[in-house]
Amino acid sequence: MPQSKPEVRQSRASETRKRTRIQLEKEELILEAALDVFASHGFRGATLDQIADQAGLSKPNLLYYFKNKETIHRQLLDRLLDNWLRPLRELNENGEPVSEIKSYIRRKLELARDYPRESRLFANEILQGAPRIGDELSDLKILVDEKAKIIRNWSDAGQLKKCDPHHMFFAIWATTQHYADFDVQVQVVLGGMGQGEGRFEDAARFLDQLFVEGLAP
Amino acid sequence: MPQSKPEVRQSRASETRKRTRIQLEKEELILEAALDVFASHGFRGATLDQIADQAGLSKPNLLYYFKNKETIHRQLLDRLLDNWLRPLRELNENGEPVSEIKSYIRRKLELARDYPRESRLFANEILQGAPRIGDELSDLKILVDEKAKIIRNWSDAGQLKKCDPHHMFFAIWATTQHYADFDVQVQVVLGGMGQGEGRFEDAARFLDQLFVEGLAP
DNA sequence: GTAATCTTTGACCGGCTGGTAAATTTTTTA
DNA sequence: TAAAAAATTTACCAGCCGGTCAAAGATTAC
Repeated sequence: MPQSKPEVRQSRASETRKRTRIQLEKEELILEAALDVFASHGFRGATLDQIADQAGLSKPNLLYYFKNKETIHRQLLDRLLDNWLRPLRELNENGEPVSEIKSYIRRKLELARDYPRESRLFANEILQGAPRIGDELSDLKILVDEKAKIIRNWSDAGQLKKCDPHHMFFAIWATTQHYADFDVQVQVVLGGMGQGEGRFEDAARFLDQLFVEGLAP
Repeated sequence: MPQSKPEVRQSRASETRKRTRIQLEKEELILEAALDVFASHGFRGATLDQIADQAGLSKPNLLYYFKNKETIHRQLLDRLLDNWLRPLRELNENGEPVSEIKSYIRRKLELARDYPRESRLFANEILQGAPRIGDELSDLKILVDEKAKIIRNWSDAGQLKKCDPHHMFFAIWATTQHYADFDVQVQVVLGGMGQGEGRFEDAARFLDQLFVEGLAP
């Protein structure tokens, strides 16, 4: 019974075989361009022509490296999640509670400052109901539950005020990512005041105060 | 020199003349449907066919009431901004500082609970660079600056901790709107815990504590 | 150097998109 | 009740969308 596979081989570059130099370069180029476009228009609002344009490639050439729009988007999200959750993974059970939380906030704020497009890509996806990332969110839940337990232990030991750990995480995510996701609004409201990256230092100061006074026992 | 205006009259319903019963009804129906669609796909991701479908109308019929896609979107945003900023307008200079801020937070959280689609519509617009609302944001700045002055006076009078008022507002916006904009994520992370509307009460408790301890002198 | 492989291109496709024109049906007005 | 106005529908359009195909051009391996 010989299987006659049609051996359809679209977009070879995405096969699991070893990649050539050009493949690695172009894939990076495309992902970079796609990040720009997806972050500022959302999945449905972004077009392959835009991405190809931004990357300086023709559309068919782009599709030689990624078999379709969704694959590009998915890969960006996968890559993102890993970096995005690192600060939370690094929250150390054995550290000093308040300074652990302070440095978690600091790191999240640095991500918002240094990787605003990634933040917006994620925000777009969640905002629109996470239709293409829903599954990965359960991993997030596991991680958060684990870290929430640490917070609760600190609370119980009197090293932190009593508070709902999950909502504490929400508050930290919201306040830090706000500076990336709502950047336009922040800039308008601050006007000339927080020009350049100064606003991130002001934000860091404010958030430090808010959470330390709000959470330290 | 008689001007021979072509008298192009598309979408009569949107003229400034008195509206019929049917016009009022259908316009409302369309805006309601459009809110759904725009909130979950953003401007570019939303299609007129989707909106017409959701409203139970044919596309040309929809365009009889609104002359194009942008008009619908614009009207939703205009309507929204008014309601959205009301809590801030109500922040009362002569009230007791901490309770004023507490009730501001409470009201913003209620908006997030009761009008999540409006929150997402706004979030989508800002996230994508506010290309269709940029101008109105300057009104926001004026309002915020005015209210920031009140906060600063309270701080100076020792009725509140010293803090940057603008960043305080950002923190309040971020934390409250987070429950509407990132609802999917919140629900996944809370799992069975904050089912129904219980999560909003938990959130209110947490945010009250955070901001009161963080800001009360 | 040449054959095999990898990369790029141009031409194309069916379906969707925002939007229009005109004819028809329904409602209001007198 | 009949004419005028308002509302709806059908048919349509040009341009864009994600994606395919086959052939040509560039690299690499031997």
